[in-house]
Amino acid sequence: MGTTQVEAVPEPKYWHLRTVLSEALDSEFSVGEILPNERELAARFGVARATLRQALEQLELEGRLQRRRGVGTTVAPPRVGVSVGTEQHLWPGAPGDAWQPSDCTLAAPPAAVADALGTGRDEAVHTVRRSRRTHGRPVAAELLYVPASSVPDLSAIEAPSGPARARAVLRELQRRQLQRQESAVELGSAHAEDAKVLDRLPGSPVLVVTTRYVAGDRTAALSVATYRADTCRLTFGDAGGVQIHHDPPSRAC
Amino acid sequence: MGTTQVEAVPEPKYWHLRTVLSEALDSEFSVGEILPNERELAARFGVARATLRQALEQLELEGRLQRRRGVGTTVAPPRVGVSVGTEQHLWPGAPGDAWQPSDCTLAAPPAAVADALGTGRDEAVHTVRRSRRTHGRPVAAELLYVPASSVPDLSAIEAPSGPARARAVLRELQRRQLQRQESAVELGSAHAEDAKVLDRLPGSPVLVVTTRYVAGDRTAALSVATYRADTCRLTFGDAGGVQIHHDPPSRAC
DNA sequence: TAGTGGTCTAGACCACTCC
DNA sequence: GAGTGGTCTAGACCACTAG
Repeated sequence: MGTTQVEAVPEPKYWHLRTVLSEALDSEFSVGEILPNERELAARFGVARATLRQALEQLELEGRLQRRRGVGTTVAPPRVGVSVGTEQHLWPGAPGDAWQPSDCTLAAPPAAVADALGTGRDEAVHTVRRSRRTHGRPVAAELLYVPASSVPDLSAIEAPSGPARARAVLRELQRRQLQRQESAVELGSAHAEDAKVLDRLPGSPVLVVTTRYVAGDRTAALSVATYRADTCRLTFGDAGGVQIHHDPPSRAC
Repeated sequence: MGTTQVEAVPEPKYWHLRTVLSEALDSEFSVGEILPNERELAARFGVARATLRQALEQLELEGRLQRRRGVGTTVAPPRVGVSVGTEQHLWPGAPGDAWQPSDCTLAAPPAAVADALGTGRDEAVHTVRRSRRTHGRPVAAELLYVPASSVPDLSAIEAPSGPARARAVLRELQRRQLQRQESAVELGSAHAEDAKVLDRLPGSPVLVVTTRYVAGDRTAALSVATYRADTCRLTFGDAGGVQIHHDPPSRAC
């Protein structure tokens, strides 16, 4: 027939919409600007609100938009690079690290953590809570598990819990020789507690960084840190500068 | 009044459902097993299919489930750890690296890449496509940008494009001294091409790893690799062993 | 109190896989 | 062709923010 190739695999509407909106964001909006509300946008593009929302979700996932209930949808600033692994390995809590200890308890950790630490499943470990902010915004929440054997000289008299205790545990950690550290990054979703600290809704995507600190050939500490996936770019080996990743040219539709 | 605390902040249904399903996966299903279909599950839990799907989406994001159109929903195996950054820095294509070159072209890169490379926006660079598989499954697709100046001795006569050309570019790269490399990890969504290679739908979540290879104080190559976020755990400093991250105990509801 | 995004419903049809 | 997950609709109501 005379018709030219007709879009063999039709793009879903929400995907097309994502592309259109993405281009509009590049050319017609500036950071911080408020978009029209969802009902308005849906009407303007002639789609159901649910479909529009699917497109917005994608863009939020990619860090292009920020949505806040009761407020509106705004254009997000570029992701901030947060340094996660540096060349020289340091204990958590070393001078100059970016974390703020907020609490410390002594309790049996989740089974998976106990296994990774090589402690018994009912053995109590110090659990330090810390959080991290950048440009005044919360970017990460951490649980740091430190077996009692890693901080043998920790005074039992000092504050039994709370921030002071957390600092004491971190202080004691510095006295040991750090052999090496290993990290892993994976995608997760924020649980209620993390979500609260990160100022997001539960279920929002986070990058989970698990770090094993090795000393004396044993796992001396284990950190599980969750970073907001929408606003963060995790840098290893200090790559603060690299700033790629806006879509390469996509086919028209 | 006499009523006990009534769930001050009611959990969304889909979130509750996620928790229930997650626990069921732990206790009643084994890897690879097929779940009942969505209509069935929705009916069983007394919710609309869309709500159930929201819960499944979460679990898929967390790497617990795998859904395939026309087939069904299966219990996913644990994420595979893929080594991304090692202690000793090596050029891409060094002996033993996990990537399979598939193509190479010479063209002007996206503007953002040109800027990061410090080349002119219209200057052509070698663009090597590579892919990476683990246990027979595709896990990542990469675009590697190599400015002509980084491979000065590259013979113009050899295959002008295709896998042979890609290997030639990588081979030439090895001759230079690698100073250091810097990586960044962020969340993205798969474009059509990547989605195809990764055997996923467009828009599915990916971990984008941007690596800058520095030689002679200049960016000698730039790699943009997209990993399937559902099946991969990226390891730095070789942390193959760490395997945490199943939800900590969550509050009942 | 008005306006926003977040949740949820009950349907419909489509694209894909496998028999 | 039967059965699966993927897309889409047109509504409703809720939770939150801010004037």
